[in-house]
Amino acid sequence: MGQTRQNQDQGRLWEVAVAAPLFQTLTYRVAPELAESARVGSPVLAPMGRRMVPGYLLGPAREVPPVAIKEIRRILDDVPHFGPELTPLLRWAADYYQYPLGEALSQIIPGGTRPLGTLQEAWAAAVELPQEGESAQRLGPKAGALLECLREAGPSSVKELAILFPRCMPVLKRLAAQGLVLLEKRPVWRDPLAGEVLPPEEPALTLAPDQKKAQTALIKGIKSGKFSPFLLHGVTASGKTEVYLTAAAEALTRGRQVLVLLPEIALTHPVGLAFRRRFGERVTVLHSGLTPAARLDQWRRIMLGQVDVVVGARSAVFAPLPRLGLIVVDEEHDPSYKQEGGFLYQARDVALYRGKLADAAVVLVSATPQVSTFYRAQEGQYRYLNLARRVTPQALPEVALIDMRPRRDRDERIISRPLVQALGEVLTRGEQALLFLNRRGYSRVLFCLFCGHVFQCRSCSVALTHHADQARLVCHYCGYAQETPERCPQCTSVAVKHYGVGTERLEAEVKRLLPGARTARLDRDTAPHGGRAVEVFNRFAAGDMDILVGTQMITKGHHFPRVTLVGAVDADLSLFFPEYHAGERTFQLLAQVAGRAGRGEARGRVLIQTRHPEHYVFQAVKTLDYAGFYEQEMEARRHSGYPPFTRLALARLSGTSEDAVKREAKRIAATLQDEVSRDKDLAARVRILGPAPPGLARLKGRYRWQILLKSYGRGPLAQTLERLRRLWSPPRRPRLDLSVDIDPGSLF
DNA sequence: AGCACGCCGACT
DNA sequence: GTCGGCGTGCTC
Repeated sequence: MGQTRQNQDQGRLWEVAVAAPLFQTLTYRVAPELAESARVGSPVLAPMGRRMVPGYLLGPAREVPPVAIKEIRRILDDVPHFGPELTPLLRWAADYYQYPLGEALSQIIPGGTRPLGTLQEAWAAAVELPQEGESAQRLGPKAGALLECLREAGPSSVKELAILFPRCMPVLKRLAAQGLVLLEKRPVWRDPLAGEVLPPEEPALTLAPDQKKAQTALIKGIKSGKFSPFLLHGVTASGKTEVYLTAAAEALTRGRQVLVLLPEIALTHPVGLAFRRRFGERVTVLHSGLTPAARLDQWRRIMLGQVDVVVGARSAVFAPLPRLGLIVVDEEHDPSYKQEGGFLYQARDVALYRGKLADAAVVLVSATPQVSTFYRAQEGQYRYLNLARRVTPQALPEVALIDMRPRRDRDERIISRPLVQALGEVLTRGEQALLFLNRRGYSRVLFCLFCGHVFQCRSCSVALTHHADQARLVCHYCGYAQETPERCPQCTSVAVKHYGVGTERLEAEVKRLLPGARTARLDRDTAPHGGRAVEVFNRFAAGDMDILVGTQMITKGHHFPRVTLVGAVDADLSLFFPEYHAGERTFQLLAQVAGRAGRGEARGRVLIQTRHPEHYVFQAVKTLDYAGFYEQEMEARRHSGYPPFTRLALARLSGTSEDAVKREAKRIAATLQDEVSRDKDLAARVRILGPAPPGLARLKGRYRWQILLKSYGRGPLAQTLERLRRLWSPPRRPRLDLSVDIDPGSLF
């Protein structure tokens, strides 16, 4: 009897990842009546303890646990949310980043476990009777024109028709009643690329020799049908996009699919359009800036096999494409590939592992590769492809450093004389300039000259930034804002002073010094969402303004042929940020922004203001010398024992009680140290640093302490973390949270 | 995370 | 005697 029961269960026992902080999967029986619709990736509602939790079916149960197995009685969507080809990747990612799989899934998949899409319906109209002439004269002018338009354009959505014919619905209804027009509700895919004018685009006829060489190598990699990782290292404007577009064409003709990752939502749009123009409707974009409805629709289209190319941001690395042949990670050095908060994955690294599982080619693309990436390419882990020449008419821009150290014969203005002069020349020549400053707001710190009081955020340990246009003090970490007070709250003096410059003040300064200049500013304040940034970029490209002031948003990948001058206003800002990779970050930012200059007919000029012109980072930027920068940076990394020579993990404790956080952090660090020193192998390879409060010792009202784990090799690190997980039993009162960040992007 | 269980102090 | 504090442990 028991035997029979087990046999009956065989096909119905499933391994399930539930949305709970469990580092294991659970086994359930799927109710017999649901057997038909139960598939890998189906979202389900599972009984767990005394409640119901959402989860995903992963596959047939691997083992039968020695407990009473409960039954799943509800499958939440008839379309699975991922296929069996994705589960190994999902399991690997949850394991590698030490995050419960079910929770990771609910963060990765749009809408969590909710059905992917009750498809929206919308009215569409089509001409019912194609014959002309008869009947037509009895219609009003509007109805006639409408009919004519429909005849030409074919079936159209009423929403689109309303652009040309406002309030056309009553007319359409009348025409429908006369039998001239077919009016019906149709399901619509909410398409993020809809409504764009798309002149078809042909591949570039001739590629430069470098491009050709890279293209050949990529195509060979795709043809091999094996995992082939590449680093495509190309100076700015060397035509990297064209190279991966042609590689994509190769993958598609072989029946394989393509995933293109970009660091920024604003960049997915132009690249998505480029792919749509070349490859048509089977291209979509996927990122968190889409409306939830559009995201769900596109995810569903991918699941239904209607999409072969996905262009997306970080989270798109998990897009459920079943036959991947090519993954492109453009601007691979960009820190935004690391997810912040929750499931802390690094999309570039997930992409590499995904390529390995899918036997796909993976192309990491950058003008300024991450030091670790370049190192791996040197070691032979990735095939190295170099595009050394620009495809635009001009050579690389000329870079000059402006020494801003105070001296009697130098001014101490925000914008130095040479930069003002250069800006003036650009204006008279009718060209354009970019001014880069990596801090938004008006000033950096507001403080009282009298008593020294600094205006700080009440819940984060950072100074508030003054935003003059809103007359408010804003915390850039938690968003807290207050009115800018006229008097010091501590001593009531009116001697409140600004220190440091932000983009807002920089723009005001440009306007003051160059009254005729048409300026715009681009940062998270003026463009809180990707869409606004695209708008500003379009206006700038169209020549609506002369000088664009902005944060790192203006450094990324855009093509402005009329920009001949780039100014970096306070380049020291990021160089002396307390992070081991501050030098790398500074080199990347400056090299990237410098690359915006001189992409047209005239050669570009880059002026960098610094108080440390002799620093190796600036010296390397001056000649745009990646190799030189790399050598020196590697020397520093080797010396201090940071990646790529070691692997890092960060254990972060947070809570509302500073004392409790500190105490627990000390306890954990000590126990961990004890564990490690007991194991000879571990002791030789793993260092436990801290605990210490990070640079941001308080964030959103929570105190933070952290322990840094440095390890020679991945294995020992994983072992140490495994021990941490076992020995960590969270004290519940007061409540503390522990998060483990593998390969952290920031130690701050 | 939730939601049980279980073991000690002031109330009808 | 019991209602309810919160420490501990498990969830197929």
